[in-house]
Amino acid sequence: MTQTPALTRNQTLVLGTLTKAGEPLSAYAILDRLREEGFRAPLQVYRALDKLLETGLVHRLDSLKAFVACSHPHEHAGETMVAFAICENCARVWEFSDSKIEARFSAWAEAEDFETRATTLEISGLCAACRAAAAAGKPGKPGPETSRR
Amino acid sequence: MTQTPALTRNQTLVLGTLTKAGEPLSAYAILDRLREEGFRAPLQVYRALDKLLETGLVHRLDSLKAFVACSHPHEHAGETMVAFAICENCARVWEFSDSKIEARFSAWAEAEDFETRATTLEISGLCAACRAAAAAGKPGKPGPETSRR
DNA sequence: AGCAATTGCGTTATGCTATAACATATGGCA
DNA sequence: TGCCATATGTTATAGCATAACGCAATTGCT
Repeated sequence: MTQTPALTRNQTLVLGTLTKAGEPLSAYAILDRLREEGFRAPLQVYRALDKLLETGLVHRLDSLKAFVACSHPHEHAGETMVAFAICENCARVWEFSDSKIEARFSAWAEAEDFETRATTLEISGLCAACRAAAAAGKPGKPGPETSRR
Repeated sequence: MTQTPALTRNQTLVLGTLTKAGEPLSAYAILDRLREEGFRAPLQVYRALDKLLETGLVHRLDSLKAFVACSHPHEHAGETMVAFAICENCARVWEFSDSKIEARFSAWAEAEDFETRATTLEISGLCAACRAAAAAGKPGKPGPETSRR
């Protein structure tokens, strides 16, 4: 088990922000939340994120262009293929892995002699709570704090 | 079978550019290739892409921030979950679907009462040809025409 | 044909996402 | 101490995507 190096101040702040948020944040949203801590430039965020992504403490959601704290960093193996489900309404993220899914991708890769280095597995839609709320005629929550497009 | 409306001039040009390229192109790369046809602004590309994405003739690869012509538009159903493998070296894209993968994602969604609306399934790595070339000590091709990061 | 509604188009401006490049600081260690 | 790695701060810039306006073309309907 390789020991992950202690986090630096900036890395700690960025990870803390993501953890506290409990939902995906864009790099610039993180920056805004850390201005009081002295952050001035995007690079401070991106550099911290780079390290956190390397160590698996944070994931990037390509479909949202946003970052989220890992739900189970203890299994920081990085070897297992991880998938995400993202609620378009409340922005909550479910992180899961499925050995069968992994096996099928591996089978495809082996058949094609393709060496997999990274995976992006994301499904977006509506979570149970938001579907229930919508059925009851509730308006709906704002959505993830990424760009509002 | 719903009939897809005929493509407009701009849509035809954008789709043709992607088809001819045979690899993913960023919106701005497409724009550059269509300047001679009179394209001046990114919106002309994005608007055409929007329609092409809707009809399933083009896919967006989130992990590359790039667009690629669909490999089998005849099965334009849009109902089937489609996955992509992207070679980091030669930029070629393999488009495939696997009912078992789809079934596992559906099972997860059903268990969680999650309504899936869109999926992003991408694996990147090295294709067989590029692995062979690398093993033989060849330098390697440039990579996809997206941003060179 | 006449008219409205929709869709597409062209243009300018702007916003969000991410990195390049350079200077400075900091910590471990021979 | 002196060296090297890594982290940091700062400015500038590159790359990706959309907002908002006005106009033109097309479609559908009476």
